[in-house]
Amino acid sequence: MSDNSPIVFVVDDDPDVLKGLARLLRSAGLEVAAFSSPHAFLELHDSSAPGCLVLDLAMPGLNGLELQGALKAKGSAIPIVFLTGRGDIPMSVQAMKGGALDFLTKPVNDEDLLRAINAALEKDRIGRESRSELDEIQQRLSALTPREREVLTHVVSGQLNKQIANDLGTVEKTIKVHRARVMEKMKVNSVAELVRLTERLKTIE
Amino acid sequence: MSDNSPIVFVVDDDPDVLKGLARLLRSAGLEVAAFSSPHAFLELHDSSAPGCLVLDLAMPGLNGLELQGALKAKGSAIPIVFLTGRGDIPMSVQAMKGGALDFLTKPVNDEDLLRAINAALEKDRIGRESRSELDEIQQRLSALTPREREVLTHVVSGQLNKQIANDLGTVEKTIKVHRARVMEKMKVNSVAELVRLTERLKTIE
DNA sequence: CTCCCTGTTGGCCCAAAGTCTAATAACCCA
DNA sequence: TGGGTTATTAGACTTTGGGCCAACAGGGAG
Repeated sequence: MSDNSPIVFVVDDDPDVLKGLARLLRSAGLEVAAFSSPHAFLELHDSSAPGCLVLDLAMPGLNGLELQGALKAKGSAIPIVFLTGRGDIPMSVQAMKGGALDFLTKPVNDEDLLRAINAALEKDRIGRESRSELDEIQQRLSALTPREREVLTHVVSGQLNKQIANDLGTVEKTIKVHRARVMEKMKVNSVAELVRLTERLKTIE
Repeated sequence: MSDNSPIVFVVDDDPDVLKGLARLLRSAGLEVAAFSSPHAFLELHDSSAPGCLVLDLAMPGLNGLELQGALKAKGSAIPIVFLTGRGDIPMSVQAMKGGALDFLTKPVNDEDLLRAINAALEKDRIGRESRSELDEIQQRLSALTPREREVLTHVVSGQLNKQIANDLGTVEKTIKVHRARVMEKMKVNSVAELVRLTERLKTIE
């Protein structure tokens, strides 16, 4: 699929700043994609590609905070490092509340920026791993029939086959069959593992 | 024990500001405890009391960020709303990274402040509930003997009594006894519930 | 109309887990 | 030294869960 080396996306409307940032990051061994317009980035960005975003706050058309909101609305979880010269405290607070990883002010110390970017890339990697595990679980879950899903919820709540049968208006034998299919489709060998999978899904909702 | 109405702790070295804030919050129906020195608050603060903290940033002796750090080191999870007239962006970012709920600038809009405080109190309530549940689980866990704890970990990993016995160098019958005691002491009726409890503990570590 | 999926049920057998009573041994504390 | 905790094991019995084979009914797709 996509190559797995992360890309640092840089969005800044000042071409000189953009060029300077790109040079700095490339010299630090990072792969960089530079955008001079937030719209250009927003449209081209593939949220499945690993990386992070270095974002100027004040830009024409769509400012940094709006882009942050647009990305979130789009379902992208890319970690954002803000980098700005003209921000104020309320903006920085809004950005951080919105999940930004850091909020740096220009002129920025090179080491601070690189440290923030590396932290963002690490966060992206972790989040990506976690999401792919959750996707895998979701996929297994979607292979269940409606009845099997019902049985699943009763099983992970700790009920006996007998009780489940009673609740669902059927007999124990039937529940056993559904239950076996659930275990098979979810690829687990024990109720313990099954509960762990379902608990994993709850942590994000 | 402690009465359960939350208290808004206000710390500001300016007596006039302190008085004004206290009046505002009291008129909004909140219980207020005012401190003119961060040290005074730090020493008197009981982290088991429900409430939140409204904190000035610039104070002599111990500034807001340092107090935030000291509270965290002390194990207090009280939500903090910063309120300051002389802060800068790096400070606000540090505060937010440190877990502050909000970071407001003076002069502050009364409604903004009250909204932030109410959010902080709500967060405190939620966190308090969650922590007391975790404490309860920890307490049950501490009632287990070392051997029972060993058996517990094997059980929640989905192993059979037979396998556990083999791992621990004993026989299935012994495991059954330990297992029954674990279920009793943890106050659960099924492996599913047991797994849920142990997973709950992992989410915070 | 036939095939596949879904949901259902039965019988048979075995494995695993839970219950109850009872006993033994090591250990620490008073 | 006597008592409590912990860890161990035994026997006997019941309940629950899982595996295998087989069967039937309803509904949707080709």
